[in-house]
Amino acid sequence: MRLSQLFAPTLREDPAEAEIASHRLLLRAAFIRQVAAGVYTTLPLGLRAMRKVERIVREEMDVSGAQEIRMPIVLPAEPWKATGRWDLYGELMFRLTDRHGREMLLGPTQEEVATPLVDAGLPSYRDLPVNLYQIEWKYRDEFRPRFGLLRGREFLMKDAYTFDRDEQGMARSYDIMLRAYRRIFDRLGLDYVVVEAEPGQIGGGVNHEFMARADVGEDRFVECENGDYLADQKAATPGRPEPASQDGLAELETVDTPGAATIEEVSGFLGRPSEQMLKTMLYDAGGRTVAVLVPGDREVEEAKLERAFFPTTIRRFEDGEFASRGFVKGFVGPQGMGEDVTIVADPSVRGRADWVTGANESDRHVTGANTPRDFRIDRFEDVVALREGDRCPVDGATLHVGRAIVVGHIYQLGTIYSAPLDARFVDEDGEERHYQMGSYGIGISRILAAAVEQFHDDAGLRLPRATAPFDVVVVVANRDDERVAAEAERIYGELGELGIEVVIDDREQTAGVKFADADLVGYPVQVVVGRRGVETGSVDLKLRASGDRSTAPLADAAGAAVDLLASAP
RNA sequence: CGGGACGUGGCGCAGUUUGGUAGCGCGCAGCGUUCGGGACGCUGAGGUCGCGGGUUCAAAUCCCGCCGUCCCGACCA
Repeated sequence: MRLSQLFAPTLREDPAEAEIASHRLLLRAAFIRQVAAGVYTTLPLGLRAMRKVERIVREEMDVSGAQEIRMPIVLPAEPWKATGRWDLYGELMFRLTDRHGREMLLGPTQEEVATPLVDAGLPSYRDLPVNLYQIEWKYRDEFRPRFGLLRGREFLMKDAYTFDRDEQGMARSYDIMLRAYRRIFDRLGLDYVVVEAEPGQIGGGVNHEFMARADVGEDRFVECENGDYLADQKAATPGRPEPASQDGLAELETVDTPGAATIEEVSGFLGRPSEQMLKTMLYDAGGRTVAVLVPGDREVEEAKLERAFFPTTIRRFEDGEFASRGFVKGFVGPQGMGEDVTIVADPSVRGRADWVTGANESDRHVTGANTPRDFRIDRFEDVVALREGDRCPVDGATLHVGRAIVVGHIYQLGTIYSAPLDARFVDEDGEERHYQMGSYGIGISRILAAAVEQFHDDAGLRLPRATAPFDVVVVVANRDDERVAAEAERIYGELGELGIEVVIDDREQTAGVKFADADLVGYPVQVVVGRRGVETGSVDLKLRASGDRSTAPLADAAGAAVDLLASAP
């Protein structure tokens, strides 16, 4: 490819709309251009990089027994209504109406397409398992698209769906995909972690997220300093304290705390640390009141609470609901709560006695509150939000919270789609059963952004070979010198014949512009052919990843470039 | 959706407070000089100042409405 021909309008200055590195550099290096919020055109360089990611994903899927198909983007509403996701997705779903007034949508993922497909095609257990995948654009009308390719409303995803006759089969298929994913992210050269995660809107049970470490990541994960525990922050369980001694418990006493409605205010007023307070949070679970108890210095992780009450939806009390349901906001305590309230406590509540908590009347709190003497607990559930410095549940060491970009998410779905869609096969015993399904996503376009977040510097992109759009650039440093141009063309031709993905910068630009662009786009290897070198019989080489420069004989420039490329990450 | 900021040639910005002939840098075109880290000179093209309405002798500037984009919060690959 000749840069004089390539549509690659690089930008000298940072675009005003881009803040983070991947967004900024993908725009500047002419990989993408914005069309609307969260919607981008992919330019030749960007498309080549994305194809590189696709290729790795495709290869690993294929060797894992997955078969590539292609499903439509414009979809009928009916299956989505059957699974409940027509409503569940809400405004996140792009909806449209066809000329006949039929409701349709742009696919945000395709369980509702793949499941009927297999149902109609594979009636017997003898045909299972089956694993189908596609690489196709997905549409989600995000509340707030941002960060360029990291959260677009249109994004390229590899999605796979497995169908098994039983749970063991599902787990086997899942494991095969899990290992394929590890190989994919290894080959991409990403610094990533695999964590157990919350299932989110897809639903289901066992699931893992693949997270690329990045400071700009919107997701957080927890890892033990000793490396023996990893989890999504929303799913992570901190180590638990020993149960508190039940000897010498204090008496329950009511104290005046005028105007002190928050943990902080009460703590200050009474001179007691916030961890001695028992925080009582009120929620509505399908009409029933749920009181959630956590130590005063902890926050409730509502994702955990939702999981504990799934499929009932959980909602925090609105201000007006306290009074109408007989509670005093700011002074709620679990003492004397009736059977109409479900009292859930985090296990950490076991670790302490003599709590300070609300007295259920305005401007008063109680001290010395203990269970079961003064209040009951109906259920213990892990509901606290994990935070930096918590104890590891495995070895008690310190946990750290890291930020990351979710680039892959896999789920064991069971029958949560096959049942409502009534997708069945005939099992060995002649009975019809619902498929045990799995679903497996990888954000292809997001991977490109995540890779840029991990591989860039002040000068531009520094993608590894696995994802760089080309391997080598041959820079013609003196454009008006015929010998230089001829030698550069020769080297360019030789590299091409060696199967190297090579570009020649034959543009009518000064050397400085070409060097800057070469660094910006981030070709792993730069070969610079200039007048001085041609006269002395040498070329200059630069390894983009390290910045290391070297020289090689002019006659063997191509071979030297190949050798250098082999050392490139 | 709530909170904040912005919208002026292709890109980055000034001008708006205090209304009065639309400017700078980069890029682009032509000519010349340059030619290994974003060259220089001369000449030139290019703008309904986001859109609509209003106030005014006069609006990029003041007022109202709308649209778009970005940043901070609840969802996800």
